[in-house]
Amino acid sequence: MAPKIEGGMSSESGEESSSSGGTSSHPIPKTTEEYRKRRDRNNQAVKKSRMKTKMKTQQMQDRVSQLLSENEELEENIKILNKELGILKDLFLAHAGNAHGVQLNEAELAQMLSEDSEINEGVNLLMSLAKGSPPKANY
Amino acid sequence: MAPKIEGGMSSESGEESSSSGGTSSHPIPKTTEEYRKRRDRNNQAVKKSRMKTKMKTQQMQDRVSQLLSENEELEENIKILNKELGILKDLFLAHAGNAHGVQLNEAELAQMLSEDSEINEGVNLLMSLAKGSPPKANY
DNA sequence: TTCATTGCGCAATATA
DNA sequence: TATATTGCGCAATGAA
Repeated sequence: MAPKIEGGMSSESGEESSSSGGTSSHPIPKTTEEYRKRRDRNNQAVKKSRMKTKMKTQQMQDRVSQLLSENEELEENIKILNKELGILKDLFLAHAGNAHGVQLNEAELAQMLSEDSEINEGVNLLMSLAKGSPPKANY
Repeated sequence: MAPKIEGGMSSESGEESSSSGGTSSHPIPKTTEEYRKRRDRNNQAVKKSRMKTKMKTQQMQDRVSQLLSENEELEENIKILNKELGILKDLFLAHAGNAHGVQLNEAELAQMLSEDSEINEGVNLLMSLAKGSPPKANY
């Protein structure tokens, strides 16, 4: 974009740039077929460009909808996973927690995971479970 | 939008609708201050409307970014939860699976969940775990 | 009628 | 130089 000098000036009779001979040089006549050709081609380009913009906007709209669905689904899955974890916890406590000694030391767990660090959160959770602590943060 | 009769016709000298008295009735003069007032107000409205559109587009763009982040985070959490489940499974199998009899009948599990049906997926998973079946679908 | 939207063309200018 | 974008005004039309 640019500051420009005067918007479309649309109708009005006045000046036309020059008229034909192109006295100055730039303004380009305005009655020439060359002028019309240029204009027509530009109008075409404008139309095309705007079409493109519209398409993009539409697609973006669709993308938003799509992402919203995906999000919902993911949250749904998380809910289920959390429930599963809760159940396992109960089973865990009811089974080993009371009956016999729960031989779960951190070393034992530490071995089970020789991978990345994020999983440590899982370990912590497990430790709490084994000790009968409260649920703890569940994503 | 509408079919219209002739685009902006912009410059050109020709007709102006009428001229002043408004011989016909509709076309409205074009040199009147009334005309200009109307035009100016419309131009203002147009500018405003386009601004609005632009804002919306921008916000939509932001929304997409936001949703993408959220999605990533959710997938991340799911990954963690799945790992936790995996660990619990191992603990489960190593602890009760071999040592003594695994007294986990479906009735027992069924009681632990008197809630919605989605959780049944969790139950199924648990049953497979208790029986030492393969991991099964993990969201 | 007033304001809001929208298709369209013009011209300036950004890109290529 | 040719096409692509963009700001802007006009007029038709939609909405209030």
